[in-house]
Amino acid sequence: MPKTSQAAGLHRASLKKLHDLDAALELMYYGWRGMTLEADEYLAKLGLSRPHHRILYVVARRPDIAIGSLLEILGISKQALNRPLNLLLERKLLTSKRSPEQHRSKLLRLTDAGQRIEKNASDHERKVLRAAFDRVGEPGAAAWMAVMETIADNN
Amino acid sequence: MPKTSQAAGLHRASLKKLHDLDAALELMYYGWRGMTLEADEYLAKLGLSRPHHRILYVVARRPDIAIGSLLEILGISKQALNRPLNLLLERKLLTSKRSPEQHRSKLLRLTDAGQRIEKNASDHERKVLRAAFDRVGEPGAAAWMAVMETIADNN
DNA sequence: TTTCTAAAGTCAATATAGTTGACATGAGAA
DNA sequence: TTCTCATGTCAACTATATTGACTTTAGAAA
Repeated sequence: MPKTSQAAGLHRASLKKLHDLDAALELMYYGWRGMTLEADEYLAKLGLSRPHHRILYVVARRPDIAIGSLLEILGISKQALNRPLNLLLERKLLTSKRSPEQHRSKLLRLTDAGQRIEKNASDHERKVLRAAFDRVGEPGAAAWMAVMETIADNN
Repeated sequence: MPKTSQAAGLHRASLKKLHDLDAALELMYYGWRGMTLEADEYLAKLGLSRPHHRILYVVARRPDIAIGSLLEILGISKQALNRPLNLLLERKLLTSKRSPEQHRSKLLRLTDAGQRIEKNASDHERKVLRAAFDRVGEPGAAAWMAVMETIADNN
């Protein structure tokens, strides 16, 4: 667990701006950290981290997802998925069972405990977003979304 | 170098939204990737990566910075800084010399080649931001900044 | 001159999050 | 029975970080 978040945060405005968009560029970096900071601390207390949260997040929104589809969505190799996924199964935050008709695939679901943890972690992140959106009102929030969509689709 | 960026990008909208702010939450994730994708590809061609870029970015905006201050701003340990910093010195993208009066510290500066690479990499990121801001106009851009500042300062 | 201290550098061990390649297993389909 | 798909696992590797324990460099103080 890096201790960098706080130290780095202290220096958010300490660099000379060489270009027009340098401030925006830095905000993208510190924005990600700001949004995930509390969620990561919460997860760390449970012995979990970002990869576990990503798995829980996706499975929460795609109950009965097969492992292959999960891999596609996460964009990682099955070997990389292996450890965090098995931890979640061992801890009974996820269940896996063969599909009734498609016996080849295994379907993943959150247990109640898994749902609770997914919600708590995501709530930390949504809380930060909520506070920021409230400060700029509905039109500002819509503008933020529009900007982020354009940026996100750059690939 | 992970191959995940493209695959993950394809699935940006594929999850059911359980909460109001889920879309925003996902946009933060994919926004970071969208902004850094081309810059990372450019850096990879040169055998460099994000840590190198961060060093170049900071030194460009703080010429004659001491190594200790650089560590503080980056928020990493000196052992973690060691490898990428030495690579940049070996490649002559950075110079390091003892300060005239403060002989204890070493002052870092970009060479012309270092400046060029820093600018190219950051230009890729700024280009993505520019395009997105242009689509929403000045007020939208200001709203985006306001939202990100609130989020970034959450620590 | 010796000693103290600050800044930087280095060595080793460890963690985390990923990669590729090769191979094994489980279970339906031909 | 064999083929194939989905999954699981083993091993080796890479990149980016950590902590701890030193050493080196060079000015400051005794």
